[in-house]
Amino acid sequence: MPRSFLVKKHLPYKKPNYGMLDSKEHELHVSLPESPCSVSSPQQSTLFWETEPCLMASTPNTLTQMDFFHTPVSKTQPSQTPSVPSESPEREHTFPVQAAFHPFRDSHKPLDTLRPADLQQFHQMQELRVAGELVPSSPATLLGIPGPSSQERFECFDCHKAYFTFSGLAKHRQLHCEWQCHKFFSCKYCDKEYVSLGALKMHIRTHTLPCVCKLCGKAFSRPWLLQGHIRTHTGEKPFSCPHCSRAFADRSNLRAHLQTHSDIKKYQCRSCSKTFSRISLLSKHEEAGCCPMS
DNA sequence: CTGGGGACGGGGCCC
DNA sequence: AGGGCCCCGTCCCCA
Repeated sequence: MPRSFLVKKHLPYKKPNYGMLDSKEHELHVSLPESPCSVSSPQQSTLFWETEPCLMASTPNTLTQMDFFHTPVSKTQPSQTPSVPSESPEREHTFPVQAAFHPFRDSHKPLDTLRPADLQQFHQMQELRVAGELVPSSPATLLGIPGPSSQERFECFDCHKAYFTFSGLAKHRQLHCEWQCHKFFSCKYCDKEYVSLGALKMHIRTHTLPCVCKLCGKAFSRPWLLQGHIRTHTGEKPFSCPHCSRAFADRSNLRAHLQTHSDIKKYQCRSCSKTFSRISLLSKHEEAGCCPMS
């Protein structure tokens, strides 16, 4: 399926894992100290309860959806087990994930020793940040530089709540704000949700299929899809290849065909460097086993 | 297994 | 707001 920009994605890293809230086992493996974190900014004096899930080297199998790649680190005692943040302004500073694109810097667990699932979550978090879901509130914070005061904070771009740590913000995004700050339009025929009514209406057409072919009765969601389908009956091929005499009924298919004339193939296997004209061919190639590590 | 064509889906953009 | 079109993409099939 094509990537849908307006569909609210139910990605695992954005989905609250409510079961974890009640899990005592989780508490055994993951440090979840709870302490009131006072945001000392003049503009933001709200008191937030903040939790800091930590990845513990001694519990390699405990990373869950609730755990972010974030480890409270004492700069003077980097090898020490992460400790409960104090309530004082001199509490341990933490390094946001994006600081050096190496979430386990200064932690006990080298990146290359991670399980694939853990590594995947790291990349997901990176994607989240690149997508603008997580917004550090200042350049200093972006660089991971602990500020001179506790005013350095991470701010939710939706509700502007500020958190002292990256993980605090990330949890806020996971558990609360995602569903409170947006109004989603839900499809009554399926469980898809859209960020705009127009997008939802467009999607509903894929259920109602109002455009019906008079020749074969096949139904389509939009008129131009029907037009393209009718060409399969008429044989009309309005899209011609400038390099050869071949013509196509569909512009996308012409575009794919043009790749066959290109000496440069866009998609390259990371393992064997073989190139492919389509990403689907590369995917097939990788799934066939050329890139066991990918 | 690979390469390519056919058919089609869905969001964005423009009018 | 809605239609038309574009772009990007997937799935299936076949040589």
